[in-house]
Amino acid sequence: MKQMNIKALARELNLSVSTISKALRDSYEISESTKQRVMQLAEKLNYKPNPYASSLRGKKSRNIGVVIPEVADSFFSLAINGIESIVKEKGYHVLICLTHEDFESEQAILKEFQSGRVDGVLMSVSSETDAGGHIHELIEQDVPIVLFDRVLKEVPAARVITDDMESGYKATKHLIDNGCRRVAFLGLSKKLSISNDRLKGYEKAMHEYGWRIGKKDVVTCTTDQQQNIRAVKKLLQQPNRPDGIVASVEKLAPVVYQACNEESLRIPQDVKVVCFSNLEIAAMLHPSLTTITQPAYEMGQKAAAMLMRLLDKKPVQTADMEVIIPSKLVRRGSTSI
Amino acid sequence: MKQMNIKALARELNLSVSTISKALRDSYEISESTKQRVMQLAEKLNYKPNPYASSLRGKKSRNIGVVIPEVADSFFSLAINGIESIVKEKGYHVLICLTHEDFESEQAILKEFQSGRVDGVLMSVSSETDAGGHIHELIEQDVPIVLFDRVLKEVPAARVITDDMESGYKATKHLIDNGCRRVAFLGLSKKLSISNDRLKGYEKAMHEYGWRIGKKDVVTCTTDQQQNIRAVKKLLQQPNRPDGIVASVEKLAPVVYQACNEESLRIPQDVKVVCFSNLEIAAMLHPSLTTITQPAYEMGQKAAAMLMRLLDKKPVQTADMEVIIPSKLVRRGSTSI
DNA sequence: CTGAAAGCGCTAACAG
DNA sequence: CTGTTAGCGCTTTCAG
Repeated sequence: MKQMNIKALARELNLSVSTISKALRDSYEISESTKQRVMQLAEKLNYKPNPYASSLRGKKSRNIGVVIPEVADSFFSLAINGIESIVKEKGYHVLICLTHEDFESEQAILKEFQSGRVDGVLMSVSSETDAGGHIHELIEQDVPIVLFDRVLKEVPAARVITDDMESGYKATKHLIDNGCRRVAFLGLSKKLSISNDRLKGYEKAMHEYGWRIGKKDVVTCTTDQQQNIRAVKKLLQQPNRPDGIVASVEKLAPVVYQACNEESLRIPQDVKVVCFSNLEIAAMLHPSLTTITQPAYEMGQKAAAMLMRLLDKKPVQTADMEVIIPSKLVRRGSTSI
Repeated sequence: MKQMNIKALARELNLSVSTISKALRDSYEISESTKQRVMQLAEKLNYKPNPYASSLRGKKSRNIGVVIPEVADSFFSLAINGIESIVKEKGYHVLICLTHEDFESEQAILKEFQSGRVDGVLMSVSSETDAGGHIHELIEQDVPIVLFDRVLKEVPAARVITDDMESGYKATKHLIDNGCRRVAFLGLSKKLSISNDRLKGYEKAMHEYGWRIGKKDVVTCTTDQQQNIRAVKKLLQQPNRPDGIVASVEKLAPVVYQACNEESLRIPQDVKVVCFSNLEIAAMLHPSLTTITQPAYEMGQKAAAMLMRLLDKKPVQTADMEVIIPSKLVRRGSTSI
């Protein structure tokens, strides 16, 4: 069955295509009676406007691109829900593109987006991203972009982040307050804003309390989970091993638990752990996991709302270019005996 | 900066638009030398073909729609990864649409997809879906669709599923083999294929071993987690309460743990638990959770591959219309003392 | 090997 | 209030 189109409707009703078009868009130029007739026939014949024709004509696609490293991660999946809740209202569709933490892929995706395929972009950069040329290029093509969570400091794009430094500080302080004296930090990449900021908070807390940070106590993890387990085990095999761990991304929770297990170290008796995570199930871990829980859904919503505003060409105050939504420390079993 | 287009390239090189078009698509009609010139200039001027113009002209969008109830669920997020790994190769984009387990939304989305916005659809139906009219309509508009995981039995569409009945049977048998005599089953909806099939397997195992199923031992859960916790608590408050639970979807894992906790019942001593889940972190639960783990990634891949074949108009054998990939029982602490 | 021209379905200026 | 017409950017005959 062929797609019904405006021309066919016009023929059927002995009207011109423009009349149909206007009637469908509820234009004031068209009489109520014809609007009725048109709407009814459209309904009856199951007419669906071709979005590509509209896009071509109107230079807007009603698609927004969401570029993230990964979906199988509770932060990102919750953020997607937040994004979707906002853009759906405005009649936009969500095109999800995964970088798998690969900078080349990220560049390729943004390049593709220069084609006009999307009207705007929401992005959380990959752990390999340390330059913003591709973002600049996109902006130059007048495709608005809002970064969220993982941002690039030097790119002057709108952004929604959480208080990463403060959270790293809170996590570390919480461990120290609970008796830890040698706390280790697990980051994801030296290039990553969130990793670095959380690290800064960690360093601040350690210094503030006068604890020194061992050379090997800041571990940079990779995307290879087995390798990460080995790295954490090695960390814990040191003669004067850490008695506290701040894991800066969700992926590392199983890694730390596994490593402690294999090293026969008990959580929290031997090692206390705080992990950045949004997993609902963190409370049911063995032991339950103390987390820094990010406002994932809200961040997605806020970022999407900012993008919608940009798309409406409403002037956005410079002051509104950066939004910070705080994370929460949720105390659980992994940090208290 | 304005979008570069074919016309501009043509003007620049003193060629016609059709020559440019052909050169860009590497047509045999064009000389090597002009191809070179065209390619080079296109590269230099950062030319990106407008996908909507191509779509309008060629009647294909290179988008595929993925319709699922939820992203914040490890099964679906892994399936998305699988889907993406396949369609990306073929130059397709993934448009993700969330139904939030709502049938009306699902219908609206498929309706929208009749517009030609996508070339094909991959879908896992909502828990409220019990009729396939919307799917039929889509097929009638020549939009191929492949269902995965949650399918509708009576719809004659291609499908990729796991061995749900067998898995329900395995899970239940495992509990019985570990000493349970009164096993309860938590389903998600009476309308849902996977829930029903898993339930059938459960019933089969119970009957096979001669255990009767109490009236209240099959619980239908909802999307409201608090309500689910209350329901499970009620289940466990019965005088002759179940000593085993099969939870048929991942969402229910925290519910069961929470309910047992609030009822002061120990897992696995008082109640043994098997849950359908793909969470990596299941192994670190307290206690570690025995799961039926579905081949989520593979199912996504297979479903996408089937859709690609449908889009290529390659004849698909009726025998290939249904693919079943088995799930695995992973024994852990929640079912053994 | 290259070009002219038609048209995909829709919108919007302009005319009546 | 309704119709005519000219594109949006691209592909594809069909002619040279």
